[in-house]
Amino acid sequence: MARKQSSKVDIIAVAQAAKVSPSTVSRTFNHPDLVNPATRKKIDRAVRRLGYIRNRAAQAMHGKRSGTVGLVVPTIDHAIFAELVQSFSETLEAAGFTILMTSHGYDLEREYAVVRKLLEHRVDGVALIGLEHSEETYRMLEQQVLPAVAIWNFDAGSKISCVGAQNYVAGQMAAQHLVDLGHRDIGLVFPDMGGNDRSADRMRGALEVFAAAGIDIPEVRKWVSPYSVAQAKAVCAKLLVGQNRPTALLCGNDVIAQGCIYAAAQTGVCVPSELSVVGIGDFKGSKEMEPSLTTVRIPAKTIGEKAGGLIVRLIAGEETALIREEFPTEMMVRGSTLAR
Amino acid sequence: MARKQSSKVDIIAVAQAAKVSPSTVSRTFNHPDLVNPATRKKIDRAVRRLGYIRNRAAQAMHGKRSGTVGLVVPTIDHAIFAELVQSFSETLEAAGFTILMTSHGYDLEREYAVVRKLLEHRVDGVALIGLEHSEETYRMLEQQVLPAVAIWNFDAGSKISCVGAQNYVAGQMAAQHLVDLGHRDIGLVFPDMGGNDRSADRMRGALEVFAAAGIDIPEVRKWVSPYSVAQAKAVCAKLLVGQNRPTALLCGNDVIAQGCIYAAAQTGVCVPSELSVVGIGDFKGSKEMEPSLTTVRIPAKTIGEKAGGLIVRLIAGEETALIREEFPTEMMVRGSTLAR
DNA sequence: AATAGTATTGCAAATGTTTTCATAATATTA
DNA sequence: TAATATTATGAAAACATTTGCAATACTATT
Repeated sequence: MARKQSSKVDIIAVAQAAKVSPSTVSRTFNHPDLVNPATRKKIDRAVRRLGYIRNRAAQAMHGKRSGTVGLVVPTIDHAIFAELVQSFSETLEAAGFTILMTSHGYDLEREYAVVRKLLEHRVDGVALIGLEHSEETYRMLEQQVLPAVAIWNFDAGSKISCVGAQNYVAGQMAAQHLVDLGHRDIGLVFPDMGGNDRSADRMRGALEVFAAAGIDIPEVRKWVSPYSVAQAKAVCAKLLVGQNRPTALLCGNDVIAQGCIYAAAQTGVCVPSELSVVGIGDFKGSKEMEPSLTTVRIPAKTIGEKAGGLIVRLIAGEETALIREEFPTEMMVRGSTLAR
Repeated sequence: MARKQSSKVDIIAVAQAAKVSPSTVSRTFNHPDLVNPATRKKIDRAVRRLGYIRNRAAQAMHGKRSGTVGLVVPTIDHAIFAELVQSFSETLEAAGFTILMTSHGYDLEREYAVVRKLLEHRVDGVALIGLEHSEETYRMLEQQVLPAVAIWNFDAGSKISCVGAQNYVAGQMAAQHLVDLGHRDIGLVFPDMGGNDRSADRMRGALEVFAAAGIDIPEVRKWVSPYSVAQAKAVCAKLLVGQNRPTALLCGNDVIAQGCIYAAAQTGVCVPSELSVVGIGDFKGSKEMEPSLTTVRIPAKTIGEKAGGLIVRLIAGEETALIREEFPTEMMVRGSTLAR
């Protein structure tokens, strides 16, 4: 049994082997209650014997769902989206979907191309990170009337459904925390903003709070670092040498904050007594590091789950309007910050 | 232009709009050189005006490639496979493929189910992590004569193509390093081995080296920790209290090692002077932490790239035999270990 | 100007499945 | 026991494409 049978094990072969019509075989898969248990058993045996595997491509041609959901992320590389992606895909897999995942490396042109490719594959829905996408991408999504949800950011004026947190508020919280602790000479270490509305929003929130508190952040206190512990550490190491250094650092995300803390350790600057560091994100491991990282929690796991649930409902047609779900951020005060 | 046109923008609609036959439209996409440039332009315009997007599902029915490659990972959650997955998918996306990604949470039963689902989607090839898979999974792959490659592990006797490193050797290297430094009282912190041949191989390699050096690792020195900084830290914190603690820790991977180092910092045990810690993997950030982590490098990025390249060649039929590519591991001696 | 060759295009069959409708077989009811 | 309802099955059309073949139009050659 189960001989190597590369070619031509289609529904017709199964039908012949079981001595029934292809229709009946199809029904056994899609509406088992409509077929006689005895027949079903015959068919099951044939399926097993021939090693038949249904062809979703052919099914998808009948207006049936393809059973796939597209997920577009900037990068898979680092911790930032790992938790989110994991819980999102778990939710969808539990609902019987498979994920078509693509990345675009923060390039909105490439994003358009990959979304287009997902549509070619007739995904039943698509999830994107963030709300900053090209006009073309939005237009295409709208034109195809495809369930689409933006994950990670919440924006009351979003063009498509979104589930996430307000990065703007996260930025405010982090800044407020530092202000409350009495810091006035503060350095900012953020990733490049191109194609990345999350960072831009965070920075904006932070700057507003500082301005309101009468704190000016001069350009020399603004540093750019990629999403990488290594590079953040290198950038920050430069920033810390010499006498003229800030008393606190507000980092665009936890990865950068981690890099900064390591840079401080390397330079011999003590966190938090000599330098406070606050991150944004509350990634896995941020709590465990030494000193543990003070950061603004963005509930990635919850967001992933809820986004998964929403897209399932959208695909099922249970939800039809534009839905926006907000999840609050939370200040996690831990060991890396101290009153000055 | 580009009005909302949810239904029925198929190749026929385009053909009508461009006043040609569907065949010609199809050819414009698949064999552009066979159609008159003028006609092609007409068709292009129609495609753009209607917002037509090709249906890969329908293409796939004609024995054409589906343009997707399945990737099966135990989990997306943590750093372990992030780098690998990233470079693998970049390579494949560059070759025009889209990745269908699924995870199974180290459950080989679920792995069978997800691989089956990938086959239903008629992926052109499939990549799995590691070489430990159920008989059923192997049988199904063989039966469908589908290009398949196992990533991460190298094994000269593998049933399917593989590209990776020898985890066994990695375990040996880490152990040998500790032996060379003069450690004899060594603790092991490894993840659970179920469905995880990587860890099992590493542990085996390590134990052999210790045995050869006449070092016995009693059961009380063997600890199990999940793949998580938080849990590793908790486990290790218990291990470190009291007088009777080992002089060195060999960890099953860098995430666990990181947890252990944090646990030591928390407990006030100084790494490396009081406790040496060695990891396996050399994940992103391992080098940057303080103290920087001594570990065995497994070249994830290279492995991902090469695996991607191999599967492309396999799909193209350029490669037909079973291919095995080995990438050597390398001992990265850094700050977390010291001679005793 | 006639012929052969080549470049374009359309027709129709094929791909693997689902689904509607019709039919046959069986069970239920009066 | 006949009439009706129910259950189980098959035939054929439909889905959105691709492609082999044939037909047509154009170009180059003599």
